[in-house]
Amino acid sequence: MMEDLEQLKLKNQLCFPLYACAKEVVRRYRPFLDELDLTYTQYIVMLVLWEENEKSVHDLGERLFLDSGTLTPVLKSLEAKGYLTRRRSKADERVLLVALTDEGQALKESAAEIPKKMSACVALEPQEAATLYSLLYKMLGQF
Amino acid sequence: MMEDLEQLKLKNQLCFPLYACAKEVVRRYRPFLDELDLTYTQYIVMLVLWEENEKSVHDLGERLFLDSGTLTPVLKSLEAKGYLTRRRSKADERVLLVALTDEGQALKESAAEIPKKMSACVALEPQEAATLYSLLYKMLGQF
DNA sequence: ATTGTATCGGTTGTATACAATTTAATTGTT
DNA sequence: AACAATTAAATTGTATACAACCGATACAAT
Repeated sequence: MMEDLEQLKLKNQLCFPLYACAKEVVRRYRPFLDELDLTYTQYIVMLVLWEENEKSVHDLGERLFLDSGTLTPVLKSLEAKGYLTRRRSKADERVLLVALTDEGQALKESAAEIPKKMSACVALEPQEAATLYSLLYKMLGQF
Repeated sequence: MMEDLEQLKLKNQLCFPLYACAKEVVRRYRPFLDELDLTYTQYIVMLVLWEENEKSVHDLGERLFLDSGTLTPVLKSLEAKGYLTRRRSKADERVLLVALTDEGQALKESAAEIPKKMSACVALEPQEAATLYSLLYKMLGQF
């Protein structure tokens, strides 16, 4: 049908601006994160650990929508930088527990300015940002 | 300051749901795109070509927010599948023109159902989807 | 005409993402 | 206890993304 083909136009797709916008915003983080020697994926792992200090790979994955195939190399890299430790749980040897080092904890202070700098890069009004936020979480909620 | 550290919490970040939502939605496309033997990146290239039929790599990149480092292998892969041809422009030998084959054109019919199937996977009301769409493009507009 | 500059696409290197599989450890059932 | 089913993380393979760089072509200004 004609309407179906009309929906195939890029400008009629909701997914595309979502995909493009996410990529562009992550790209805007790079200069700020470079100063901390972190990638965006490493940064969001640190965000979780700054809140909770110790988490299993599985719990990190649930929180961040990432699986072990992505997390394992990221965590090894953060371990190599000295920001966290990886050790097996005593209670369940299958579980790998990730915990911040003092250096990883200390990095939080250096990261504190990043959200402010980033929001300065986003042209949305606070009300618009709030609406966007809530719509995105509504979508995420069903996954 | 305390407020700065508060902003570091994952739940206070706008970028994270954007990043996670984009990934999850693209992942939802996979079963539908598998039937066409396309990845999401290949799919959005085809979306542009179904609209315009012939484009340079540079123009494709501007439209899709992708550079030649990403597009070159994607376009070679689509050429290998027989969906498009790659040839240098006569007028300017630097420019590579990408054009659909008949098979690539024909694929459009098979793709026609995808947007409908995908919107069934998204729990937003039409009005919410429209708001999300316009906020995302507002952000993209400044990049 | 020549030379410096800009543009285009390709290549290289690094870092994700994710499906599928594998291995080790745990749990559930009989 | 024995064994099947489940779970957690790691590994493998494929496909992006993007920065940085490269080589060829085109353009600009003298």
